[in-house]
Parts: sequence; C-alpha cells; structure tokens
Amino acid sequence: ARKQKWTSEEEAALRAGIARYGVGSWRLILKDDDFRSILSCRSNVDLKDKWRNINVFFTESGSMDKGRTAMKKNRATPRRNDHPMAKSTVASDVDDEIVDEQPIASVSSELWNVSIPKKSRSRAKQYHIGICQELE
Amino acid sequence: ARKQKWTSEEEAALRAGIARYGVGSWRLILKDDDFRSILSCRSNVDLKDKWRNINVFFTESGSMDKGRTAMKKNRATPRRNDHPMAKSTVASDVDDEIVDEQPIASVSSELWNVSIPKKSRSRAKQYHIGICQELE
DNA sequence: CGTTAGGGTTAGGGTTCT
DNA sequence: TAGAACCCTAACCCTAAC
Repeated sequence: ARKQKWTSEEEAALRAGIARYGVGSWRLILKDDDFRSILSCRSNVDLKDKWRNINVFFTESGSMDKGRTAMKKNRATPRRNDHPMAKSTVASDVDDEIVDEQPIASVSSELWNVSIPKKSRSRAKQYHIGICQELE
Repeated sequence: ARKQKWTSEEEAALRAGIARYGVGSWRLILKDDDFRSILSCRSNVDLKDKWRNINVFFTESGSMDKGRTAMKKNRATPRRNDHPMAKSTVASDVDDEIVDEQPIASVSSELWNVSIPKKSRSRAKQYHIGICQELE
C-alpha cells in the first residue's frame, strides 16, 4: 500500500516536535535527532498534512451545504488557532486565546525545551518595505 | 491572512512596473507612484517571487508518473482570480488585464509572455528530506 | 548597509485511497 | 460517504552575492 498510515510513535514524535519547535517548523522537527529516526519516512509536508488531519475540528458544524454534486470547497470559517488536544507532554498549560497558533512554549521537560524560533517576524526586514497600509 | 494571494490588479501592476523598469528592479517598481498603492502590501522580494511564479512554465520532465495512479491534474486552467478584495476602483493606473502599452522605453511585447528562466526551478520534491532512509 | 537572485520551506487547496 | 494520506504549487523565508 502506498498510503502509509501514521503510527502512534510517529504521531507522538510529531506532537513532541511541535511542542519543541512550534507549529509550522516541520523541517526543524525532522532535523532533530530525537525525531529524525522515528519520522525518517516522513517529509516535512507529511508532517504538516498530518497535523492538519489531527486538527480537524469544526469547519463545518452540522449542515453546511452537503451538495452532492460538486466537490467544491466550501468557504467555511477557517479557524486557525487552538489545539484541541496536544497536551500529552505539556506540563503547564497556556491560555489559548487567539494567539495565532503558537505552540506550547513552556515545556517542563528539559528535553523539549528550546527557544521557540518562530514568532520573531517583527525583525525589521531591511529589504521589506511594504507595510500594507490599506489592507484591511 | 497568512498567505496573501495576488490579485489581478497587483499582478497587472507588477507587469506594468516591469515594462517600465525592467525585470529585477523591484524596488524601483515599488517606489513608483503608479504602483505603490496597489502594491503597498508587497515587498520587493514578493515582487521577485511573484514574477518567478508567473514564469514557471517548462521544466517539464515528462516523468510525472511517480509509480501508480494516473493523476489528471487540470493544468493551465485559466482561473479567474476574482478575489473578494480589490476590484473596482483601483485599476485606474494600469490595465486590468495584460498591459498592452509601453509608456516608456522600448520594451517589446515579448516581455508579457516570457522571461527566460535561467534555471528551471526543479519541480522535484525540494521539500522531501529523505526517502525513508534506514539511518542507523 | 540595501537589494537582488536563487535555493529552500510552508500553507492551503486538491486528489486519491481506504 | 467521510476522512486520512498524499500531491501540487503559489506564497513566503533565508541568505550569499552583488
């Protein structure tokens, strides 16, 4: 079979990797020695896709359209925050509000303690000029 | 929105800017009064990237087999980029579709079609790190 | 120090398979 | 049918070189 189902070890590694590096740092997770071997069969895109599948929630809530002919994507409200579960290894819980999808930052385990590299986008990109003044 | 899709107005402005200043003068395009407002959300790097994406055509390797599954893939679908935002009153400076006039310079119309991509951007899986290697 | 060119990565829509 | 796994690629990031 070409569809390789995710094992629980792989999923655990993915969650741990996200705890360490944050959501979206798929490549970093793959490079980590603690996860590389477990996830050796997975690409960064696979990680992203799996995380998306894990976090399939709401998005439709009941009766959306149910059109039986078209496979059009509905313009459902795209939630992009929160993490339903993902508390497997987290000690302290952080307030999830709408803080984007930033990860569990405070992991107790020393093993999973790394400065979250993301969220530093505010660094003045010298080559970036557009401030997007009139965007809504 | 995290990934901000280019509107047709933005793309038209980019094309017009290239017609005026040439390929590679991204910063100049952004400074031009005719494009500055339309492209206010874009950086010079964004312009460069968009131009690269526009000019992605060959690079075809014919090996779209991948093993099994005969994908169909609707290529070259002339999609109408009618995005909710941007529309109407913005296109006073540039043409809405393919710009067909060259205000200055003697830029030939060939600019509108191709731009000689020096290096074919490999459509290979740049994102795949290792094909399930039994490391160790 | 600002910009550009080009390789690399991510986000999100689509498609296929179960 | 729905959902999981996988594909495609525009959009975005990193950074060496200019």
